Amino acid sequence: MSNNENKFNRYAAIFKALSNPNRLKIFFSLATCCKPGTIGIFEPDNTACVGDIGKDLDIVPSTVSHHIKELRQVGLIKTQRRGQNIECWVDPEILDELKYFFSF
Amino acid sequence: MSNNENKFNRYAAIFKALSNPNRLKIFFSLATCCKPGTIGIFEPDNTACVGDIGKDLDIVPSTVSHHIKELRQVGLIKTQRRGQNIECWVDPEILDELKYFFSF
DNA sequence: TAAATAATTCGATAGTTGTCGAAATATTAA
DNA sequence: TTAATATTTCGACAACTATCGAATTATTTA
Repeated sequence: MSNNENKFNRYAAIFKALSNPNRLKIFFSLATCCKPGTIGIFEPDNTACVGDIGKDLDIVPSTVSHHIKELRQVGLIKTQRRGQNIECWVDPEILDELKYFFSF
Repeated sequence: MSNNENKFNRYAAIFKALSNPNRLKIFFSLATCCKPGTIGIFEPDNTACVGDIGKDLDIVPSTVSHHIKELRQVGLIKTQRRGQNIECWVDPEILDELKYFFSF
């Protein structure tokens, strides 16, 4: 597979991750609740947990978890466990890449 | 439906249109073969016809037509008939919108 | 250790998508 | 008008997706 082929497949996968309204909302929430690159703040204790995200969107935790996984697999967000919660944040580098992608 | 709901659905639809590698290639070809907003040049006679796009991608004309339609329906490209061919070009306004979308 | 809380994995299912080939439509050329 | 070329529409089908609920795993608290 050529480099270009790789590039198109990679970006197509990124856009697929953003092609579901609920997933796009999750991404947007994480990106706007705080400066990209820092951990999402949904709660006073400084964590964005799966349960809270689901409450906003009216979908069950297992579905939220699925969406988080898809966003993570294409590199749009990063996650790390902190106790019982999974902290999520947006990778600032990929935001730059995406802006650049649309700069013809 | 709230304004925000509309916004997420609209952008999700745009990203869905870009989530297929072949469709992304079509969009990219049109956006880079010439200045966005002007008609795509694939041939000396100044037209980007469905058949030529398909030849590059190894998919049949009916499939190319389907992809063009999806790109048009979400506003990523514009089309107009010129004789037997359908001319395609990228809407420059939506490129700005997309760049802005990723500017947090 | 046992109970509680948070998240993930698994299995199922209805709905959607990408692709093709055949048929139909639109336009131009003979 | 007939033939040729370009595109679209239609019908079909295999593959994929979003979502749920149940079961499982990880972590903290009592």
